[in-house]
Formats: sequence, C-alpha cells, structure tokens
Amino acid sequence: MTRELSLLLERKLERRDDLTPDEREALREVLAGTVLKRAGEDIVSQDALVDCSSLVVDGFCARYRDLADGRRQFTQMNLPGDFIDLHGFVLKRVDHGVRALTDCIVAMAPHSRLKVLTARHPHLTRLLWLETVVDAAIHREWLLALGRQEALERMALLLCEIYSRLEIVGLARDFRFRFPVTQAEVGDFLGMSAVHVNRTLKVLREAGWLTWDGADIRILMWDRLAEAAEFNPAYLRLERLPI
Amino acid sequence: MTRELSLLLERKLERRDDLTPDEREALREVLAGTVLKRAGEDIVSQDALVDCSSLVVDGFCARYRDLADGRRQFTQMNLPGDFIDLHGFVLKRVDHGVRALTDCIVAMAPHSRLKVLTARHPHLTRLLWLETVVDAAIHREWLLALGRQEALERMALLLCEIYSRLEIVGLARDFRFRFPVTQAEVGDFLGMSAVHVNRTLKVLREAGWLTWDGADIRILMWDRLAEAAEFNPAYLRLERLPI
DNA sequence: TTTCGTTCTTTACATAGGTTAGTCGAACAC
DNA sequence: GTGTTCGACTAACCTATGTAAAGAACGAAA
Repeated sequence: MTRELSLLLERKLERRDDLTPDEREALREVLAGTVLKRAGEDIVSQDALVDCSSLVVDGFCARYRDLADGRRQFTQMNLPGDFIDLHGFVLKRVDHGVRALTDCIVAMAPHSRLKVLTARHPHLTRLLWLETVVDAAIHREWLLALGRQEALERMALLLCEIYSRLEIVGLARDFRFRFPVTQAEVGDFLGMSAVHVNRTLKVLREAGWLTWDGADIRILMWDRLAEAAEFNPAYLRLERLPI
Repeated sequence: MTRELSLLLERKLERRDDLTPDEREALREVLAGTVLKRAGEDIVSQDALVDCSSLVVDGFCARYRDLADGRRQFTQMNLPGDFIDLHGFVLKRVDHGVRALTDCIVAMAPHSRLKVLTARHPHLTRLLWLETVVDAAIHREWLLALGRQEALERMALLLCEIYSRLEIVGLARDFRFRFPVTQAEVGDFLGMSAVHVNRTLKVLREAGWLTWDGADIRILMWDRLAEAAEFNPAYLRLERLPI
C-alpha cells in the first residue's frame, strides 16, 4: 500500500528529471499513512500552522480564499498526483483553506521527514521546489485570466487546463473526462457568478464546442477552445529539463 | 560594491531565519555583477530559457503576461531587495516577461552558482525556496482580489501591499512613499482600464483617504484602506519562523 | 409514492466598469 | 519661440456580468 503511494510520487517527479536509486529510496521514507476526506470537508483549514503536506491520491480538491462577506475564490485545483500544500513545508503558516470537492484520499508527508530529505538530497529538493514553482506559474496564468480575459475565455482555459492535467495522470483521454464539480464551484474558480457560468456553458454547448452531462465532459472542438483561451500548455511545464 | 550587494541579500534572508557565518560566506559567492536597465526596458523577455536570476538593487519592475491582442496583466511588483525570477532557477523556462517601470539596477545570480549553493547548504536552499513560495502566496492574494474584489477594494489592496513592502526595506514611512508608476500601469496591475483607475483614485482622493501628487503618495486614512481591502499582511509572511 | 434538498436553467433587471473621444498641462526637442 | 508627446483627467455611452427570483429536473430519504 505505502509502496504504491511512493510510486505515485516517484512517477510525478520523474516526469521532470531522472531519479537515482538512492533518491527513490529516500522518497519511500517520506509518506506516512493516508486519510479519507469526504466531499465538502476541509483538508486544510485557513490560517493554520501546518506540520504536514499531503499528496492527493484520489479525488478532486481546491485551494480557496474567502472574503468576510462570503465571496470565495478558488486559487487552485488539485488533482490526483498533486502535492497539496507542499509550499507549507517552507511557509509554515498557510494563508488559505483546501476543500475536498469530491471524496478524497490523501497521503500525508510530515515536514519532519521532508526536512531529513532536503538535508541529504539536494537534487530531490530542487525537484520538490520545482513542484511549488509550477504551482506559482499556474497562478500567474490565472492572474492574467482573471484580470484580463472574459468569461468565455476563462471557461475555455479551465477546460483546456483540466483536460491536459488529467490526461497526464491517465484520468482523461479522447477529449473526455469526469469533472464532478457544480456550476457554482466552477464560478468560484473563474471569478464569476453561477448564473453566468450557466449562460457561458450554454453558449459553448450551442456552438457545439462541448457536451457536459452531469460530471461527464466531452470536448468536441479542442482547437476552438484552445484558441479562445489562448491556451499554451507551456505554463504547466510539461517539458523535461534536468535541474 | 559586491560586498554591499551581498549584504542586501543577507538582510533579506535574515528577516526569515538566522544565518550561520558559513552560510553568509556562501551567499557572497552567489552574485555576479550588476546591470542597469532603463525604464520601459525588458529585464527578462517572455518565454526564454534563463540561466540567471536577478536581485533588484534599485528601482521598480514588474512581471507581466500579455494576450495576443495586447491586453496585459502585471502579475507581480518587484521592489528593491526582491529576487526577480528566482523561480527561474528551477523552472528553467520562464513564461512571462519582466519590465523595468523605472530605471533599475539589478544584480545577477547565475544559476550555476545557485546550484553550487544548493548542493552544499540545505538550510539556505530552504530559505531561497521560501522566497519563491511567498511570491506564490502573494499571487493567491491577487487571485482573490482579481476574481472577487471590486475596483476600489483592489486599489486599496495595492496601496496597502506596496506601502507595507516598501516600509520593510526602508523606502516608506509615516504613510508616505514614492510610487513612480503611471495610472495605465496601475490598471495593468489591477486588471482594469486606465480610465477606471482615474475614477477610482478620484473617489479615494475626494473621500480624503489619500493624496497622490505625481509619484508621491500619502495615505491619510490607513484604517479605511486596510478595511476596504480586507488587508491582512499575513500573506506577505513577515513572521520569523525557523525552517 | 411523496417529500425534500440540490443543482441546473431561465428571465428580467441593475450596475460596475469598459470604450471612445476628447481637453489640458508639463516636459522635451528643435 | 513652436511643435510633439505623454500622462492626468473628464464626459457620454455601451456592454458584460451581477442579482433576484422562480421553475424544472433529479436523486435521496422516508
């Protein structure tokens, strides 16, 4: 069981650069047990000191920040294979919550173990560092989207990004994927009201760009979506560059 | 000269955690020379492989992303003492440009030297990692702002953040500071048109919350601004927590 | 089966903020 | 001097998107 979890982590880091047997061994020491979180539960609560980061094994979750009057913005989607709050390892105090959008299984990585790893394995440390830096690159893409792109462009970007990321971990192919998220939640990603999410989806559906039944999404015209979003997957850093 | 630069860097990292004499010594090896960039010039161009990160010694610059039709979003302000593109050290390919808003002096930190440092100094590595992670925390604050806050709230947030960050490095006090940036540039930060920046400033000026003459800003009612922005400096991670 | 709570969907209406098109003044070149 | 450029500022108008309200569809629970 724990063995399988380490493999998930190994495969994730190996997409970026080769690992030595020694480094693989070290990764096996990092994960403690797993925890099940129910849909709607908070995995991390806002404004807490943390001593543990976690790896999403199964399910969808999202990082969020709230305003006093209840306005909410999701700042990042976390898919299976993603490290949630790895930045918490160096930040110590996290400034936001993470919510399970569906039932989730997460594996814990205690900071004490990560610290041992970083003391002994500089290259592995840089790979973990890279993961947090890719998160920041995704943030920048969404800063552009929220600041300067319109509703339809943002929706297209979300679909392109989620499809691409799910495909990498084998959870999407042939332009189909499951995305079990309500329209209100999509609105919290895109910085728009649930009503406008609905309107925007109607336009996309009627233009024949996609179908969206329940949680099953099928993209019919990828090129149109990618063009509308000005989607360039470079920001996901899918390239393999030794570091 | 180079000695003074290292001191800037040392002081920056020491705000987060103590450094050993050994670590200080290592930092002195990191910076190569300085470069002068003129206002309006690009310090880093979009979508390039980078082999060097840089430290702002003097001046203001900003990271940006553009859309094909010219819409632009600044994703981060860089003030003196900030590491520009430290994330480039692990990311290798950067996805955005950095523009000098005023004449700037920047000190270069070649990645080859940073790599030597990370191989020998795990604690220092975590401190550098932390700097990139704080950048991401600031991104998240602005994702919330751009997604869910209104023009006036965002403007208030910008003023509170810039003042706080300038104060830390001794470039602001008594609620006064120089901010030599055009209203159009402010719009590119806040995701709004220059016209609306002007309107919003007029409201703030007439309400007596601030004065803004040329590049000289004076905040008259900090509490009002902070309340409107829901400004909580926690996201800047000013706390000192050993890592 | 009925009831209940979600979520999706639509309509009608309100408004924050964009766009366009200026004026004015300061700085600068010649 | 004169022209030129750039930024601050304003007004008129327009539209993308928010808000409020309600019905339809669906699954879960009883």
